[in-house]
Amino acid sequence: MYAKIIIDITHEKLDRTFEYEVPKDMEDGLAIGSSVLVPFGNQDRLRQGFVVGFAKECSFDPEKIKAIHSKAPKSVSIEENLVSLAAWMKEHYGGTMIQALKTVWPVKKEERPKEKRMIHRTVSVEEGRKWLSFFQRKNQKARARLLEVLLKSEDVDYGWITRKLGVTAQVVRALEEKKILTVERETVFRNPVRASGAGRARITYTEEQQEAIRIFQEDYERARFDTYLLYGVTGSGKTEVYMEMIRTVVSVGRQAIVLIPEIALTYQTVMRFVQVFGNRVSIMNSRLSAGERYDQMMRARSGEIDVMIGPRSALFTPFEHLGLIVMDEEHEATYKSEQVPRYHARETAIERARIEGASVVLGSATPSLEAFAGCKKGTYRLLRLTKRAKEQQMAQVSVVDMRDELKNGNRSIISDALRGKIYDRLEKKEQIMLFLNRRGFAGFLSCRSCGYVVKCPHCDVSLSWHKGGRMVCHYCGYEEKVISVCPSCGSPHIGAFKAGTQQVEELIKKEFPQAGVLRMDLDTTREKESYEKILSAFADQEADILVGTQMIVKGHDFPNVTLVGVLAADLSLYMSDFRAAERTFALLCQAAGRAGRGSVPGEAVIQSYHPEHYSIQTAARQDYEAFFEQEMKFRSLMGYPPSAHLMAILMISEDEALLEKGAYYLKIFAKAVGSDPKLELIGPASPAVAKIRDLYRKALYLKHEDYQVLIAVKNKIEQYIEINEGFSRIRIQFDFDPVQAF
DNA sequence: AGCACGCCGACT
DNA sequence: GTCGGCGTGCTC
Repeated sequence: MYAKIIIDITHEKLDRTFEYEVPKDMEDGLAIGSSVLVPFGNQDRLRQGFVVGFAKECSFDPEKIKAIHSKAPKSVSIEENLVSLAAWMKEHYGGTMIQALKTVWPVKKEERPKEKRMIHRTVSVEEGRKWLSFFQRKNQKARARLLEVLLKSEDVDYGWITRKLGVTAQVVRALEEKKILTVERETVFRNPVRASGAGRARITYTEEQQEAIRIFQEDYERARFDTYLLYGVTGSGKTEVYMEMIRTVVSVGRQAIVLIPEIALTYQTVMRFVQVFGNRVSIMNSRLSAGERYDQMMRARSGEIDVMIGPRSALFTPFEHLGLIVMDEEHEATYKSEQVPRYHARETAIERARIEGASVVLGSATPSLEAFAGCKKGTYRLLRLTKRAKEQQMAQVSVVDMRDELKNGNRSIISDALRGKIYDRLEKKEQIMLFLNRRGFAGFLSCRSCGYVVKCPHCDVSLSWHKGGRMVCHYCGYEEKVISVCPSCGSPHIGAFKAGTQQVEELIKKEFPQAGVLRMDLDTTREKESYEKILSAFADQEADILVGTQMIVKGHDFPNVTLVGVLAADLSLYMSDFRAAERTFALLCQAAGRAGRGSVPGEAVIQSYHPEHYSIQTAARQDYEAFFEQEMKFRSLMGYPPSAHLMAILMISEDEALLEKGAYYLKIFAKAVGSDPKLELIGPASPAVAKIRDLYRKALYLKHEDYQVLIAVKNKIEQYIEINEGFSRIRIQFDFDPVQAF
């Protein structure tokens, strides 16, 4: 018996399996995913590796085949299904197999189990009393104190004794030696969720919720495991629908994973699940310790929990009978990994579900183009929630043309209309959120008079302003000189657009001295838990106005907020990224969705220099489908995802000249292997950040409607750079259908 | 990655 | 003469 093993060294040249003989006595103990120690190299140095396959015969010179040394101590083997998923990820997103394996199995080693120690009284009450008076006589206060407690109850928590009773370990040991007590150790799983008992408040579902649940349940009963898009407006009660679906799955002995953007993983969110599923819920996030994380994996594997809630990485929870993956806010950019393999949790969830025979539910108020296009194509099933659950009205949205403000002599960042409404709400003691869209701050050039934005003539994304008076396209590398006069209207008011939350805060404080103002952005939330603190202060109405970046528009209901102001809607619209319009639309809808979550109807004001842009117009009407139609036209015209697929090749090197040469040759090579006339090559271009920590970066883009064609090119390039010595000092990463522009 | 092999310059 | 520089190749 031979095993195919991946050695734990991340290097392209070692990114293949090596064959080892399985010793007879190990045959039963090994499985796909097992972690083993194998002799490797001339020195037979022991290296860790993962078993990814078995074979009766070997395909390598039998003389040279070595035997597996042992199972790796303190290691945990990967579920076989996750090994298959890793192989799929390697193929679809590039990188080495070991990188993919480590992604699906982030547990590094076995962690020391946590022990719960209990002190157990072994003597009778009478005998205990004798000892007690003995200790009191001898003035041994600590011993007496401990024994007194033990006489009241036979078992006492060790931690409580040492912490609360002020009894040291020595005292406990002394009594243990006198055979008055024993210390009992029990290993327990660390549990990050402080669960209170399960119980279900009677929920009445809206007709739409019932319908969505019914469709899911009927399919599930017929063992039809599909991918669904739950497209529900803000406040339409998606979470209740998820829970009902999860209940369906759990009731037949299967488990569910709930993916949420990390920022939304709050105490409140978890509690909603705990109220329904009690202590069979756990969470996963980056703030957990290694031990806590390890224990959650083990609890999932041992069947102790049914529901795992967490960000992207929770997708790899090793459930034995995974039945459902829920992906809330599926449009969020955080679902795309920025590390190799640069996987998208949506596609990967669908693949894992396919392997395990499970269903996937994607949920969003502003679905990604990918998800909605999938519904149109018929690959996903669309479930709609068009009404708010508590019958609140959607916010009234108005758009203010900031070019008119300039004409009327208002050079402030706040329009007259918004100012008036702020005064009104302050008077009524209602709360206000001011949202400054700061994404894509890199700086595009726009005209304050007519709204004209300088764009790349080839890529239809805005050009980024670079120091040194040049404007550059981050996709194709096109450059032109900075202009000082607007080519559209001749106005000299053209310049790089910038504004910060801090300036806005100061301005607001000056204009509305009577108002309490809170600011929330990267600067004010750097501290631990400051995020929660600011939000709860605002929820407790300690301030009238909350100024912040996109982080204030995600989640969290503030019933008293009746006005939301979007100060500069355009900021994200013209970042050099083909997803800019989509992101703007989603942000504006979310911002508008923050207003009027209580009994009073809400209002939103969107300030823009480009109010006629379809993403602003459709967001103001909260008309997703109109937006989708428009945006899809743009995507298919330009060959951007989801209409076609885009493969970015990121090249990184410390040697700029070498990088340039490498990029040039790689483009020629890509052109040659992808002789397909439909394959489009763009670049090489310098990314927005062309140099990070002394490493230069260049990017090449390939477009094709067939993902498989791009994968084939990727595989050829991987082979090419492995053979070609010139690329030994250039790191190459692939990014399929990128979410964040480089 | 990490180590051995191997082929050229400056040293005890 | 030898010691050691790191370019090249291999690892089941």
